[in-house]
Amino acid sequence: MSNTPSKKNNTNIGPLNDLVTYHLRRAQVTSFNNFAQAMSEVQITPGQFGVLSLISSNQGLSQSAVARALGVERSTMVAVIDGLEKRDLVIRQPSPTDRRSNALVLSEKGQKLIGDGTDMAIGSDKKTVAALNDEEAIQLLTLLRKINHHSGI
Amino acid sequence: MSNTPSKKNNTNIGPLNDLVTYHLRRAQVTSFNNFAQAMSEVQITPGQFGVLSLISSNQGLSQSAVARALGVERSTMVAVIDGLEKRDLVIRQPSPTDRRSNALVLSEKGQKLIGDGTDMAIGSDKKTVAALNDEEAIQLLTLLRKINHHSGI
DNA sequence: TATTGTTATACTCTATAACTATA
DNA sequence: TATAGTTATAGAGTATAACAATA
Repeated sequence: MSNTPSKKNNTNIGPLNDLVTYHLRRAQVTSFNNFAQAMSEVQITPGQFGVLSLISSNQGLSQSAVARALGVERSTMVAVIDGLEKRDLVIRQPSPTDRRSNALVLSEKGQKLIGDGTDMAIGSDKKTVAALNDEEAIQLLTLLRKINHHSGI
Repeated sequence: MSNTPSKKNNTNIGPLNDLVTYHLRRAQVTSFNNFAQAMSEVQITPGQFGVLSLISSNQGLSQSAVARALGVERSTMVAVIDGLEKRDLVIRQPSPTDRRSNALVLSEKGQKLIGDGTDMAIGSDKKTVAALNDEEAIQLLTLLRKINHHSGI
């Protein structure tokens, strides 16, 4: 489940070093690995965590609404919810208002997991930004939020 | 090749909004899409661009060295270099010092592409950080560099 | 007509493990 | 023994296109 190839490198990376895209991708891989490690007990990926967290904050949400909020296709959500339902973390309830749609809720197990999991995620975040002081970490979050908000997120 | 599912969303994302991991991932997807769009003429992915750029700055680099510098497995590099070689962007030359190893160099076509491509990449970067002013964009880059440097990058 | 959930399918990126030829 | 390149294989994660049921 871990993910970081070995060995140091001392190669001159040239213009890459000035690209946000490049550093964003590297940092994201790091944060993903930290997350996977922090969640190794509960075996939850960042994507699954996002879904659980979202449902937790919005009980009864539809699959399509989750997909839209996370920026993925609704077809993609099917397998994700399947997996979470199979592990008894999420329940597909019939929507009371729309017979096409599922109202997603967390099971008790799901609620417990997201309770503990949120702390683990915060811990993993701290590890990711370990090179930054508190002010810088907040700055980073603020800047990323601006970028994301600007692109409709 | 584009990648962003449709529709606005106005769902409360709860604790996710305080996670660097979450915003890092979303921002990275945005930057990836901007990159793909900027490079649509030349059909170069961020990963391929990284390889070309790295070879450009370090002519004669081995595949393993590129893999290490970019944080991927050397087995992963094989197909990437295959693709770039098939498009006549990169040439595998026999290393003069180590008969196991390939010395990677850019073809003329590859040099031309990375010349233009670097500007396109910078343009795509500008789009990614369009929500930030110049000072903030530099801050972001600095913070991301700190994170990456801390994890050995 | 448009939307929800679903299935089938495919593509990209990446890893692990084992092999060979060197070093 | 260790490293470079390679192959085979597999697993995430995600997209597109089409379909039935419902709005």
